[in-house]
Amino acid sequence: MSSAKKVVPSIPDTRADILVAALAILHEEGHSSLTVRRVAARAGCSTIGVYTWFGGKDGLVDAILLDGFRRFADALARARPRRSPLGTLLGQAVAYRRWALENRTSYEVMFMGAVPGHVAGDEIQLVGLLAYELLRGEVVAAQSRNLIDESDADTVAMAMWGLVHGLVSLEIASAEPKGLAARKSFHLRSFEVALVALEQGLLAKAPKHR
Amino acid sequence: MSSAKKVVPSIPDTRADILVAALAILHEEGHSSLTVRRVAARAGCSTIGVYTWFGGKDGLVDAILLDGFRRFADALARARPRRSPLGTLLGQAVAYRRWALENRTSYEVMFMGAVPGHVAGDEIQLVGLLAYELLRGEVVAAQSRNLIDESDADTVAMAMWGLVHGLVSLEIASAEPKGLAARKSFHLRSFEVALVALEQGLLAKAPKHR
DNA sequence: GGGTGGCCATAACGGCGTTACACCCATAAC
DNA sequence: GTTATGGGTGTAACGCCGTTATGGCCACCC
Repeated sequence: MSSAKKVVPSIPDTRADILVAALAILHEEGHSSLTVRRVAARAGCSTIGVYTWFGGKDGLVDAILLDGFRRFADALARARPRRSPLGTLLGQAVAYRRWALENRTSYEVMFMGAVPGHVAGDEIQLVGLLAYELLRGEVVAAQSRNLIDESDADTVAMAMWGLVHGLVSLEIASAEPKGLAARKSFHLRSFEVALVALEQGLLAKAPKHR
Repeated sequence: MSSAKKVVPSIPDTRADILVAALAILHEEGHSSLTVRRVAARAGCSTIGVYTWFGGKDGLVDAILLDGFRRFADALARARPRRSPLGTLLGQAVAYRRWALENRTSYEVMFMGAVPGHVAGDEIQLVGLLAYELLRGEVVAAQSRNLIDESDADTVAMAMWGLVHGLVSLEIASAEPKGLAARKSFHLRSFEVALVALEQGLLAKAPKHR
């Protein structure tokens, strides 16, 4: 702070400082340490800064969520397409799990209600829908090739989303008590078996050309 | 207090009063209102009573969880057996969803981390395992009749548990903003489609006698 | 020079979980 | 009957939390 010359004043952007501090605290110390006072102290300002730039803790968490959903959607989008939409769907599911395990704190805040009383704003829900649309798009593609009997894309997408979300949530929730590596391979195998089984069960009974 | 005659003193059981008050507050006002002060006020004692009888808020929440898991396991156990283990598994899944929707606040506390910093004690996790064992038992029964290829019961059980938990969690989480009846039937249909598909996909490829 | 308004630190308010302290009072011991 | 003991409890406080009223600083513009 003291030695900040005028060479690229780097704009003492309080807003950015606060956001960076919040993400660091969340990542290093977990959700229970994410308090306005601690964030402000780490950002080098008073608590009032959080209110000036984010309107309060809710706004700050919204900003964190926005960041999380964007990175999450990016990770899903990077799951490169396979030959069949069904293969792509599997790839998306694997990418989903990998991102969740590598960004556990973010995932807990985004999908497991880790920040107590928070309800996400409308903008957040829109960005969250982006990831769902990626999934839904592949489902529609599979349907248009007559790979799936069920005609409602949302029903199929919800089935897959629910399975992936449920398994990942259980894995993250149960990982805390005992971080055994044995559990990890068990969860990975369950994940794969369940996904393949669900896709098998959704397959068209009379495939046109398989 | 003043007019309490000696006719059935009804044992001014502070512990029971507190537990009843906590369950009532949780049910009527939600998790955010579950504070030691409010519970104590409703129970007609001071905050110290919660510490005398439950050791603190964590102990109180543990007692609430114990009650919830017992009722939950009862509900699953009452899903009467069908002819096939696969049918019983479907019945259990439906019972799971029904109980979760009818006991939303309890479910959120038990499986969705609705009470902020709480980590359940060992006893609680044991009771929670009861419900899992009911599911696992039917999976083993299905395996012993060669209805399922996968040989690891826990893998299959985890797949089904994850699917049910994930879909129910999404349904409960998304029910708050818009309580449309249309959403309800959509979630019910997704639930059924997904479960049947998963079971189909798990079915033995070469059934001995089906 | 005299507004004007954005940004911020201080200090406070009410509420939270928790606890030190003192008190009541039923029982036990003599 | 007197005294000691100890469990249950009310009061008031501590240190957190999110939030905000107050007022000062300072760059800008007339």
